[in-house]
Amino acid sequence: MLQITLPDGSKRDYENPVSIAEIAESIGPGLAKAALAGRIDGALVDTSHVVAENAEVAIVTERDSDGVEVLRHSCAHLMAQAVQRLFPEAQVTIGPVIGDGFFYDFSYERPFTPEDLAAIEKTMGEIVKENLPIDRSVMSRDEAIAMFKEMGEKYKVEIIESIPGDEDLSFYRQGEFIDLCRGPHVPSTSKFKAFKLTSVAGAYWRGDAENEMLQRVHGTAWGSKADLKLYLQRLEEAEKRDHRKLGKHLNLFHFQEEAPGMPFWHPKGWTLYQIIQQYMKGVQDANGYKEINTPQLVDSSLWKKSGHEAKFSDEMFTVEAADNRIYVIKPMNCPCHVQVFNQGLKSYRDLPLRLAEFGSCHRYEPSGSMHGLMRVRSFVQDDGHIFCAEEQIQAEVASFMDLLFAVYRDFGFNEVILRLSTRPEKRVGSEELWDKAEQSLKDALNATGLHWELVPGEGAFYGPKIECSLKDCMGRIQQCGTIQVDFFTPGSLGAQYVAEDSDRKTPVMLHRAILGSFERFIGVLIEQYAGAMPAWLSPEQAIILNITDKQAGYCLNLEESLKNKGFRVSADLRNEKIGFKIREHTLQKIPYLLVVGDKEVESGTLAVRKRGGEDLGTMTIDDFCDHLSQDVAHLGRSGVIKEIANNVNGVAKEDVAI
RNA sequence: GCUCGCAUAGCUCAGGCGGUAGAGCACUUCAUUGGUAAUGAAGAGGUCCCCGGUUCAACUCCGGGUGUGAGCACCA
Repeated sequence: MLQITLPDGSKRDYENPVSIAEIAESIGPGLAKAALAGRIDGALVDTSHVVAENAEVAIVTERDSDGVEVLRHSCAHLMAQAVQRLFPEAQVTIGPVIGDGFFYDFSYERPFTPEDLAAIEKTMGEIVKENLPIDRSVMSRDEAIAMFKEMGEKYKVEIIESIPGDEDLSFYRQGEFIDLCRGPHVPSTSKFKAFKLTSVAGAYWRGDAENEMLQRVHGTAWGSKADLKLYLQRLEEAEKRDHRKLGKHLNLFHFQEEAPGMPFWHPKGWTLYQIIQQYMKGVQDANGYKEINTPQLVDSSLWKKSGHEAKFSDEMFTVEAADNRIYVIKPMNCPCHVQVFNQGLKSYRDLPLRLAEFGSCHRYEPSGSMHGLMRVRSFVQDDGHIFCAEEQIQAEVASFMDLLFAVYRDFGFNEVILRLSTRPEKRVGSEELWDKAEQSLKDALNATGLHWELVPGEGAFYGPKIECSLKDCMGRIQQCGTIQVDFFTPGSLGAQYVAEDSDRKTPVMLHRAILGSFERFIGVLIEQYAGAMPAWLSPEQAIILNITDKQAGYCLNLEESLKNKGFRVSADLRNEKIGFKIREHTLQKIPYLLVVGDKEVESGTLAVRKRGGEDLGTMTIDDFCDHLSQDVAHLGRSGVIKEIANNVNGVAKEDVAI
């Protein structure tokens, strides 16, 4: 006799041990059919799993996010089976669930083509129709290795050999296909209702560029066709936010072949850039930073000393001048900041010394890594270096984190991904220093009270770092802010200060940036707002539209007085219908459209329409200035001003709160 | 850097078993002076990414490059 407690609290008694599938059947045939997996006391299991003791049991279906995840994992197996039917020589490797889908990496004599993808998808459909049961079994390591060796699956053999311990391994078989897997999996291949293979790309075996390149096939799977359709629509919507598209459409910047990875900023884009830079200047001034500026070209000897040349010579641009010296176009500002620190004898009383620079840097990034504004070869960071004593690290890192969150909130980012990257294989400095540095960053992260993730081995060669990342429109993680502890560079470049006991000591340097590169940050910002910048950032805050030529003079006066108040305003006096102008400037995502006809001229007012379509009615110039000033003053802090999400003819629906 | 895909008008994209090309929008001109998401008409606009090869003939086929997209690797 055992008692099963269901999620609704109801209890059911069974005479003998029962499987999840049997429990589902006993509840109802519909549920039995829908069952993809089960959950026993929180742990996911197959529907074939037998419950022998009293437990809390849930039947997992496609309506459950865990159910969809199981479905995706099983769909990866389904795809692998189809691949091996079509290409018996193909070897299987790994096939995990990711985000909204899954992938599977195959080794094959040639890359898969888009036509292959279609064929694989078709074969998957056939296997679904075959309704093959998916059965779990257990094998010892040795048995498993022998089996995969016989099958010629050398990657699977390698995977099993790298699993520590000698416990038994679980396997899942469906028809002729068997795969090593922890599971759980859906009970049969008939369970797949909506899947689609999305792309094929190369991926290195075990993520190492020294290894063979495998064929990675990406796919997505959903509980229903409707969900799949919604997902594909969501993808399309996300693509509309792509900063590369919007950058072109809103005339913010462009790239061209002659300068790969180096943006050409247009007037509107540069206005946005400058607003952000001026904002950061203010933030830094108010927080104890001294702004400096250092040379673009510095003799390669400095980069040798700093250790950068040894590691990054392939990624540095250089210039050979008429004096036969090799100058490096600076890839970063830190060695130059140490030079500024080194001028004049520093005392412990000078610490912490916070130097900041909007320094233009160039790096020869690998061609395949470039991505719009997110990864460029020329960029400017809101870069800063804090020279401090060891005992000041903790406080400096903590106040930096506070500052960073305040800035992100101003830009409307309420979700930040925090990661701590610790010592990499190739590194400088003693273990003791690394211990200390990593601990101080951990302490600072814990002090934020927020969730953070440890990324072992991903630190810089000179020290560990905290990375603060945001997501782009496709959900890719973009690293923006960072703070890095560096016990090495100051010493290697001869930085010293006089301590209280009049001994010479080497300061610690904290590399830090809040936005990171302006380029990347603006890229993320554009995607965050889908191009509809809040008023404080919008390159054009308002545009004045006349109904007919008669109001032209009034409009020009209006434009001048708004400009005199510091607003970014222009007038569109073209001989076009008002509807045409409204449409055009709405598509350009200008926050306020100011319409002037005879009525407004007569009463000395203007009619205000917001970008989302909301009509604020007629108001005086002063009232409008007050309104716009208030809007600007709120920056991008969300929840302060809410724009009514009017959806006029379906065009402006991507507008977000301003 | 690696794998695969893509490159046609300012933009978004069609197109052709190899015979030098089209649409919509934008642009120019003319008419129109209209109250909240496209007024009408006419016109102009292309080395079909670059360099080679095959061919009577290449934008199209082949090779190499460059740029770009997805993914991998890298990211001071």
